[in-house]
Amino acid sequence: MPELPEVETATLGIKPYALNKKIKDVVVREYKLREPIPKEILDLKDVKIIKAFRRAKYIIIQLSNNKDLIIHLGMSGSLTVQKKDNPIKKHSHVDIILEDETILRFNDPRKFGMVLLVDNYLENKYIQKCGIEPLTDDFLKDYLFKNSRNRKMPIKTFLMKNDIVVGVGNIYASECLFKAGIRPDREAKSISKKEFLNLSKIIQQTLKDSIIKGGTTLKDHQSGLGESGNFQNELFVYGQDKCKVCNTDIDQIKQNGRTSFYCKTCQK
DNA sequence: AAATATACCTGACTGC
DNA sequence: TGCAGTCAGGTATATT
Repeated sequence: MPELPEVETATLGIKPYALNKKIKDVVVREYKLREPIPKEILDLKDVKIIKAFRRAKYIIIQLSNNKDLIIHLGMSGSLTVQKKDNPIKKHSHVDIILEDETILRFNDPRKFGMVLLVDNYLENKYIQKCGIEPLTDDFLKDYLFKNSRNRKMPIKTFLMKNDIVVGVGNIYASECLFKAGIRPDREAKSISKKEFLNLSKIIQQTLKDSIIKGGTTLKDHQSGLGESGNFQNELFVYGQDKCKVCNTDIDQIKQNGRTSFYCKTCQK
């Protein structure tokens, strides 16, 4: 479930197990992901993990040899902490085995994810085209408003453009537009400054809330009990039949190849 | 330049 | 039980 909050919790989840540990071995079972895994990843023996953080939906792991691992979970990927003898499931493509035998395991059935090893993540082409982080103070200003003038694109498509703002996926785009009372098919340029300021606040708050709920996922990951978070219980429109506020039937439309959910009563 | 279609890949689910 | 079709939390690239 790699939404921004899941990527964030996955990152926070591996940190206590990974930081300041040396890599003992790396096992790659499948190289063919969105981009091939570079074979240099096999040469990380005795390299120490210095830092781990999130940028957009990318997990950045900085290493003592001055290289950075860039991991993207795609649609179906996960990065979890595993104990030494935990059985290898299908699609566990990469194991990073640490000095104490803890394993950072990358699993991705659909293979839309990525594991890259680069000199500097900031110079990576994917990172460079990333827009603003929605959890920053700057995002709460008039950023969306400014960048949406003259845009005829539907607001929901606009919110999902990673070169504008990162981390807002298909679920959060629908959910936040519902909370903001804005229909997903409105032209971006039709949204007022006031509406955008409110929408930005809602996006930030919703992502933060979900990260907190993802904390439960974190614990589950560590204890091996499961992988799903709690945020699905908080969804207002995504995958819903009836509006939780007014009980109107939820409408579904396709935008840019993705399903959008909205309530025609609550959203204008 | 902006909007849309397509491609990547596997698995779960639906309806016949 | 099986088969075909559809859909899925992402995003780069090609096409209009």
